[in-house]
Amino acid sequence: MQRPLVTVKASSNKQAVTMADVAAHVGVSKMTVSRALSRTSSSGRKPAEALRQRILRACDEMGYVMDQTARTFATKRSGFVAALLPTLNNSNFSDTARGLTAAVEAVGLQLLLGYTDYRIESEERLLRTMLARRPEGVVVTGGSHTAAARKMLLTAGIPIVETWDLLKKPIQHMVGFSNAQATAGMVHHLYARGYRSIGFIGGASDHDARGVDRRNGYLGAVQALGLPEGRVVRIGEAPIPMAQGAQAVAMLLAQWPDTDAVVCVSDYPAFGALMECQRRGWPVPQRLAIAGFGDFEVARACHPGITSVAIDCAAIGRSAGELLVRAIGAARDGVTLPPEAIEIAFHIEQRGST
Amino acid sequence: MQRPLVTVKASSNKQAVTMADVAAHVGVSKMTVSRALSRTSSSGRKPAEALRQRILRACDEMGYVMDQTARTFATKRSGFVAALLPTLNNSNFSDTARGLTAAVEAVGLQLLLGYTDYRIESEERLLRTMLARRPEGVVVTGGSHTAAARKMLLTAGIPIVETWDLLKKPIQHMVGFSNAQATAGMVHHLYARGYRSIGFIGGASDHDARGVDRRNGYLGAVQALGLPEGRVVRIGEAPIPMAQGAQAVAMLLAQWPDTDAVVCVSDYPAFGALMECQRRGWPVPQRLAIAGFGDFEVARACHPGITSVAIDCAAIGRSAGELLVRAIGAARDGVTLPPEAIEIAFHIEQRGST
DNA sequence: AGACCATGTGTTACCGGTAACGAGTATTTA
DNA sequence: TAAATACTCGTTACCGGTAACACATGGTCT
Repeated sequence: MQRPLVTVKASSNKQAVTMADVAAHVGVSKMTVSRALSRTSSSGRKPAEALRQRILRACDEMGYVMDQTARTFATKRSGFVAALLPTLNNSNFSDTARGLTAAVEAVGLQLLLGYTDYRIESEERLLRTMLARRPEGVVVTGGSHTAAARKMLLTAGIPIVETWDLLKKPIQHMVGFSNAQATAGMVHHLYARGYRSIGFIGGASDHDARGVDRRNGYLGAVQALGLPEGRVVRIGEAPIPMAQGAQAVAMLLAQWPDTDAVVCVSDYPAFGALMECQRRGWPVPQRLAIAGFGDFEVARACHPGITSVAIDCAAIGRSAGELLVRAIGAARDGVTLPPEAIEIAFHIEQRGST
Repeated sequence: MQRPLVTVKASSNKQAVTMADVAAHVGVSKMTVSRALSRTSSSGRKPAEALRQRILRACDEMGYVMDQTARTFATKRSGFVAALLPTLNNSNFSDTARGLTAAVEAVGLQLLLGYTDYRIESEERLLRTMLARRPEGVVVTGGSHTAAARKMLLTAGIPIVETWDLLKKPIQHMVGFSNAQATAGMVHHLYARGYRSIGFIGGASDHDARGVDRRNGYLGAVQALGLPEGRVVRIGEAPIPMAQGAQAVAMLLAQWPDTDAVVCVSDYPAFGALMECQRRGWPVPQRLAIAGFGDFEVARACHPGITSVAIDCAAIGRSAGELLVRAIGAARDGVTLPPEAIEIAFHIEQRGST
């Protein structure tokens, strides 16, 4: 028998095996199969253990996987939460995603990840498509949203958590830390170690709200300490690549040659700056001290290590996830939890670069 | 009237306004509203323009938003594809994700991302939950799956693309390159530059199939060239951290002091090795040449730069996405496309470390 | 012993859309 | 002029699960 290369399936969209098939195979009703599979059967008890095992075995044999779509439709519970992060390629945010995943999977929820590329317009677009799928909760990064996005979040009628920041006017819940305060802390740390002419390397645009907060934290601390002001190099777009950190440090020292330390908006440009110093034969930290933000792997691994602000990113995810889970659980019981604000600790990891 | 802080909503799960409500309000049938709203109504034409405008206006006035869940359920089209990657925190895979996103969003599909932590058991678990939501296509990384996962993929009845590898027996479609061949190419490159005692640093376990392929590529090339064999350091689990690259290079040179070059399974341990050499005062590449894999940002930015295998990861995502889109389009017409295999180019990026 | 309860299972009626078919007009064709 | 065609719109029957209730046991309490 010859097989055509391109097969036309007459009845293509027919699902292989459905719950009714399993029920018929075992000799029980659909409802019993449903109860055997659902973790919290609100209508009736679970089937007897022996029968339940038979049903589970049959599902396995027949390769049955429940149609989540139908379940969602019937229960009005999608069983997933949406999480919007600026980027995936960043250990900080991926650690947060990891923490989130762990927290929500513990109660059988699924995480739907999206990345915004640090753009609130992308966030709005993503949010719209996500909300159409009726998530039971949403985690967003930061408190900077478009007007439309803010309205969607406010009227979605589901729990919302804003992360990676502490906001004056959060939409609902909030889990994070003050980027400004953390960066100011780094400036004070450098001051305590004797540095007196401290520059800053950050992004050229203001799309990255956290980057802006960090710059403001730097500016405030420099002013408060009475140090020379204005030593800010603005270059590139978030996420600022290592190579631009190298460029920036050259620009910084060309314009203000007496600068003795620099705070970078993240460890990536800090690493680029460190490498540039090595290429030019400037000893770090003797000629220039370099500090970063985020405590990325490269900051630990490089030589000398880069002093950095270390955040418990997984804890942000975990706390946000657990908070969301509580709120969703309450919502299922028809209760709305009062807004909560959780502060996540950070510390300065002192290394050879300062 | 006083509002309690914790509100109990009596009838919480009642959707505000449904399509039937809109239909009744306008004085037409549900079907007419459905047709007025659907882009491509396959059953019947669109309503007359005047009526259509009335319906759209009514939707707007009544604040109606269509329940995507119900639509998915009725049409058997979820409108999304699932992509399973080993990890998110890796610019290679996130570039692939980016390419995938671009390709599928171009036709209105959404990407559902999941990460397996390099474990096929996690892949199976993820696949199960993903398939339950009835994606219209699946992209997985590599061809190494559990038996159960393979069965699910084979019987899912939707287009499947395996990426990041070229397999002898793909499940369906395939977009990638030969990790073994690429690594062998690196060994030959080092040989051409005069290195004769070449070691390899890779993972201790065999969970990471691509890592194993790369090691095999190294072994084959060393044997083919008649170079000293057995110089393999196996350490850590994928993704192998930078710090373990540092440990590994020390072990390598302790055991085989005459080693003049090392190929690393990825740029991360390669960078760790480079830093360790700098700490110990071993000049690179004079004392030891170091080669990596993946052409990560750090390999470009560090000093000296690390010679690496550069892959067009975004092209993998883009090609896989476009292939999937074609296959999904065909599937909607009841046609199954014949399996396709797309090879993605790679090249060796020569830098100062070799 | 009869009432009462806890437990295990079946029955029915949906959830909110869409596919398929059909019926009623207006317009074109032979 | 009658028939064929195009265009609109309505009717019916689901999609695959679950909630709510009904029913059938067996055991416990008064």
